[in-house]
Amino acid sequence: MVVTNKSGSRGRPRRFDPDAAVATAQKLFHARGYDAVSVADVTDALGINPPSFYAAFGSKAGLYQRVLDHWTGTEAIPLADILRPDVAVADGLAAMLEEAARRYASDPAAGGCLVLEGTRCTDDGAREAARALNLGAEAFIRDYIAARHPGEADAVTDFVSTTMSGLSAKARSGHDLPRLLATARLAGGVLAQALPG
Amino acid sequence: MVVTNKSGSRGRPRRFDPDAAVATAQKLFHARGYDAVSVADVTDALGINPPSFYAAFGSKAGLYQRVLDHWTGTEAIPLADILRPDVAVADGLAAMLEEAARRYASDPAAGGCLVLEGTRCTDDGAREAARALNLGAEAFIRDYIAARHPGEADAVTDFVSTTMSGLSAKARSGHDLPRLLATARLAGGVLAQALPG
DNA sequence: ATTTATTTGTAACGACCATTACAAAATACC
DNA sequence: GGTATTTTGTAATGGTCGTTACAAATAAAT
Repeated sequence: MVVTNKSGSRGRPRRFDPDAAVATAQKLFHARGYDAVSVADVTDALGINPPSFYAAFGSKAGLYQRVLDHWTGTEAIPLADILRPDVAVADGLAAMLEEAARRYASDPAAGGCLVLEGTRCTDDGAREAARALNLGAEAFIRDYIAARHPGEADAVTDFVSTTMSGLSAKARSGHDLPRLLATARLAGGVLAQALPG
Repeated sequence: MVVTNKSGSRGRPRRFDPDAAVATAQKLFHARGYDAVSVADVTDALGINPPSFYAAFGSKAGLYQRVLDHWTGTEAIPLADILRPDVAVADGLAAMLEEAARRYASDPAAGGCLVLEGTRCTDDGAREAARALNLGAEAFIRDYIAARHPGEADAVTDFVSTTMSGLSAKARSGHDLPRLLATARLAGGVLAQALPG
């Protein structure tokens, strides 16, 4: 039994695993960006034909939405684990920046953050989906800062999110782990200065 | 005499001014990015037809090259004026970051840096042209730092260029002047610390 | 006035895009 | 076995992309 039907469904069985397809698509989107990946690229990589693709995912943006969902559960930076109440806010944010540097440089074939790069694509639906995810992460960061430094929360959130956007851009343009890490640590120095205590 | 011929040339006179066309194209590219601007968009904006466009500029990438050339002479950040030998390196770099924030937010319709955003397009030729321009600017910054802080030149150049990439991305995603300026000033704060003296 | 050179407008080119019509194939249910 | 249901492969859809062939139009040079 190599291929299994979706339980309780009649008809011809599908010859590919949608979850594996999402993982494959995630690699493509991460490596080349949403705009530069065509539906033909995806169907070729999966060894399927367009009708199978559209039956499973509805549209290219629909697949991207599922990629984003899968990504939050697997490769997203675990903010809740890093921004802990038992470490100084500046230390937590610095750790987050360093973790971002590590992840953005981890796959030389990819480069940068899937979500941050997705916020720059030309498709309205895909862009807003990535944007929403990013806004949620920024809100989490802002709340974390505001709990102990309410007066600095907005400005410091802007600073760290700007730095992460820059790190993602530089990762995509070829900066390797040591360079990204050094940049993240310099940025981290701002935080100890802006958030005393 | 409304339209003048290029001096010394025979034939039908062209009905548009190439320099004005470059300025119009610059606005389009800056506002929407290279990929999102089609040749049809440009010819429509100029009121000309494709053959006139290709006779004047050769290709879409050729027009972009001329836009970049025009940009360096007009709207590019005047690094040589800001990174002066008579101010502390940290102060010069901080002023550069603030100037970047101002320029990236100056045109709400546009957003971000024409060159930095150009380094992210999907056309190979256009991307490499923007990249080359950006690499030149980074080399200038690196030389400026290295003259007085050779040991920190590479890392600090990476930091400021990463910050500028982040500022450009955030400008494009809606951050206004006060937010960008506050971020630039936070980033500038680390320079005095990293470059003592 | 004829020739030569250049730009014009019209109308296409082939390539690629995301997406789908349609009928044959393959399974589960009765 | 017959039927309902779902996915398959083939082949297209209309649209947009950057780019160009071609001939009429318009100017300068002879």
